[in-house]
Amino acid sequence: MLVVHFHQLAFDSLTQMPRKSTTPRKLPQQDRSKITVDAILTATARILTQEGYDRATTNRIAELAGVSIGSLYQYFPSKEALITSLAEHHVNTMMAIIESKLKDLFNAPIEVVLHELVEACIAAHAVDPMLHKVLNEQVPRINNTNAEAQFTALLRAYLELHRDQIQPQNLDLTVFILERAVEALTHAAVIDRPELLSDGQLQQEITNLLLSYLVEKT
Amino acid sequence: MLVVHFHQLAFDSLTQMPRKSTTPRKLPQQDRSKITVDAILTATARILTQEGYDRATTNRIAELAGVSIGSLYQYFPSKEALITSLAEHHVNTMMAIIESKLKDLFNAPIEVVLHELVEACIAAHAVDPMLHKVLNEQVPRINNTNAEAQFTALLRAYLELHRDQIQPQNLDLTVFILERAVEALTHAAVIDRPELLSDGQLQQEITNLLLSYLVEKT
Amino acid sequence: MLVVHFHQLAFDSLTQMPRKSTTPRKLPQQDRSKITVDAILTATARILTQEGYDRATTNRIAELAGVSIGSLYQYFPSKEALITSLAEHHVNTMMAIIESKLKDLFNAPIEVVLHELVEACIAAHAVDPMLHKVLNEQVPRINNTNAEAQFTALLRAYLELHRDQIQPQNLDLTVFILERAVEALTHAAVIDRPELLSDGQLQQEITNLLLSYLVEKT
Amino acid sequence: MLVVHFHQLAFDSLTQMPRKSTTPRKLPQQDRSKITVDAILTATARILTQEGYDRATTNRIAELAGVSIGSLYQYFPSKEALITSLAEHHVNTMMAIIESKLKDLFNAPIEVVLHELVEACIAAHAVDPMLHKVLNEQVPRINNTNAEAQFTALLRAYLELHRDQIQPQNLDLTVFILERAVEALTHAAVIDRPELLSDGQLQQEITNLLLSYLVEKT
DNA sequence: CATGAATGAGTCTTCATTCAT
DNA sequence: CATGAATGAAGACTCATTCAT
Repeated sequence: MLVVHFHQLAFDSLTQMPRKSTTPRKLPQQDRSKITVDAILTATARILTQEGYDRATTNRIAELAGVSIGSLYQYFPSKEALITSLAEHHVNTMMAIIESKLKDLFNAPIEVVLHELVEACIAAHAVDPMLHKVLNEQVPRINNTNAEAQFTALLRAYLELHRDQIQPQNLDLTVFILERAVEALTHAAVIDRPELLSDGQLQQEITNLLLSYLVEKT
Repeated sequence: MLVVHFHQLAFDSLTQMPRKSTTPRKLPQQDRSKITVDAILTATARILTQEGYDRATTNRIAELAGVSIGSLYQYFPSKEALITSLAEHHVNTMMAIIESKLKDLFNAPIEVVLHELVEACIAAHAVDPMLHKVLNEQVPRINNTNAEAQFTALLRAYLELHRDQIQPQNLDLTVFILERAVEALTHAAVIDRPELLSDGQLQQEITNLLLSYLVEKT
Repeated sequence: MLVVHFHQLAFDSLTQMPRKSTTPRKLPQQDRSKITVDAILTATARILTQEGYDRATTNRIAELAGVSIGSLYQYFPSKEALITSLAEHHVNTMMAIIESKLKDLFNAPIEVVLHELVEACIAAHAVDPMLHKVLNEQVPRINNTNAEAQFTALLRAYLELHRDQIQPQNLDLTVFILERAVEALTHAAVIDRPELLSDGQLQQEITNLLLSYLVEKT
Repeated sequence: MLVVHFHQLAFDSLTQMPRKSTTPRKLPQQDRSKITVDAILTATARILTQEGYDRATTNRIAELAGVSIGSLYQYFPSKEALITSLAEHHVNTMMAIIESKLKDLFNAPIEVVLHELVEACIAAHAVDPMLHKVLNEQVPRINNTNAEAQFTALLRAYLELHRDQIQPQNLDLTVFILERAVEALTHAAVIDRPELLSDGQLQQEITNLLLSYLVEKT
């Protein structure tokens, strides 16, 4: 009960805008503001993915957003804050997908959970692979920490619950390996080998990798 | 015989990076030149790892190298060429380590090879983790391709030779998964959790991951 | 009628320089912008004439214009564009002078036309002799072409109309000689021997040169 | 007598290296030195004409000359001195041609002299038109003065001798006009309209221009 | 608040020239 | 003397950010 409760709370809170230091100067309370902010974020994402990080100057972003450079700085105190905001938004989107897929699986068997996990990760990475890549590379590690930490906690909780069914004993290591492996393989697949994802083969293979590691019968 | 021979030839050639595109402007012929080039590369690595990509301006690099900016451009036609050169140098160093550890293991059993592979990867990443991270993130994908491709070919050849002892049937997928998983986990460990590497636990765990995937007895 | 019409149209259009290639980056829309652009062009001309081409660095120009270097590049995409723009402006000014003096002379007798032509050229060169010299020497031939071509066409049309009154038969050669001679002599006079222009002597002499060539009675 | 004597002396001295401020650091007394100096001058001319003034860096010149940059500075104290030296050399060459053609024409009739003068000028410009153009544009007016002044003096002397056969009375103006007109027309022809020179038409026309001016019978 | 003109520190890069070997 | 490595002032240009309108 408790655990489940904790779980649901946690998952639900994944999408909450975490209170970060580089807060947008102004909460978009009015519609106009919200539209402007969205336009800016959308333009940023577009330039980042289609033209690369170097071309993503604030002036160009403002231009593509159909907004004056002054307005951009009205809503984002600095370029860093803008990028960070976009990154958080993107992470939240991805996490929301993963969350929705993993909801109610806390008591499901390992095979099912892993299968869904891999599927969810692939789906999340499919949202905007290039954006994810660029953000991953250029953003100096501020964000995801929060959302990721919650995810890590959940995964750990799940593994503890099913401890007797898995081989590895050091859960810290196990969580580390699971998380990183799914992320890396999913990301690599989406970016470098999208063709491998068309049929479910690679997905299955990744699932096998994790599954055999967790439940291998040596 | 032939296979082994091929193997050795291949591995030995991993470090021969044919410098084509971004060739250093002038091959250092005198001792003084060599010292200068080394100083520049060393300074570049130092700034990259300790101060970040943004601080790595050519003037600052020259300054830290104790060399005039003119000298820097005497040996590297552009900043990109300099970074590329450093990247190649670093990849070569890492590959040399991996090569030396995997030499003569072409006919060794899977457990041994995987064990050595993981160990070699960790060792390679330990050379200069931050540099590897920065280069991985910022350098627009020119390098490693070559050396990596050879490594991929070798791995594939090994798997083909031992095909009857492994579970996965689609070797393309398998190679993809093995490579990416080791790289990602090793990299992540060295960067984010170096403490996990002190005792051999994580290394063993990664080995287990790969091993159980390859030879699992479901 | 028609000819005269053509003539007037043509002359009127001499000053319309279609700015194509090296277009100013941003057309000044506000008053402030116009002032800035003017200041930059003025400063450029001043430095070019008073300090020479080598001293005409973009930073120095901006400084003398009392404008930041950023503003300079806001309106001119490159140094070349700036110089070109100034050159066009100057050629237009000179051509406007020549045009206004030669207007309505299409049917005038040769003596009058030549007299006015020389006078007009001298007047045009007197606008800013040093600037004309520097631009003539350093600017890689982009400009005048257009305006000059029209002038050439006009001159040729005039000569054709009066063909029976002139000695030379090959109009191509004649036009070439007339144009180059007036330009060269006028330019040389203004630059190297301004004192020769004070009284009308040299002007008269140049006129004689051209006149005797065109209508000589050998 | 006296006049003729003066004339010959003058013409003969046209080719003398005038004692200028920017003297080559070292007079090429030994063969080695002379060869080196020649190689440098030749390379300079080649780069200037074939690649343009911007590409003519001292290092590049030294390289093409097959000489070290240090050696270049052994013989020429500065880039300016090098260019100046080349310019003088070129002017001397051109003047030598003109001189040899005009030799012994001091008492010849005007028609002959003008004809030969134009021919000589065209021949002189044909030596290396591009070099002449580039030097004319870029070199800050140091040189020719000397040689040109002598030529001017000669021309003036000739006109004085034949004063009663020419129309213009102000010899200063006349000399100015003759010199500039031939130079400008010849130069323009060689550079912009070389095709006009193939048959003798343009040459004849230029001669006519000058002739009709000098001897016109209005 | 929106606008966009203006700012200027800071980047990469060149090239004439010097000087140790 | 020749060599060529080294120098560093200086130039063209960018871009995050500010502020007058």
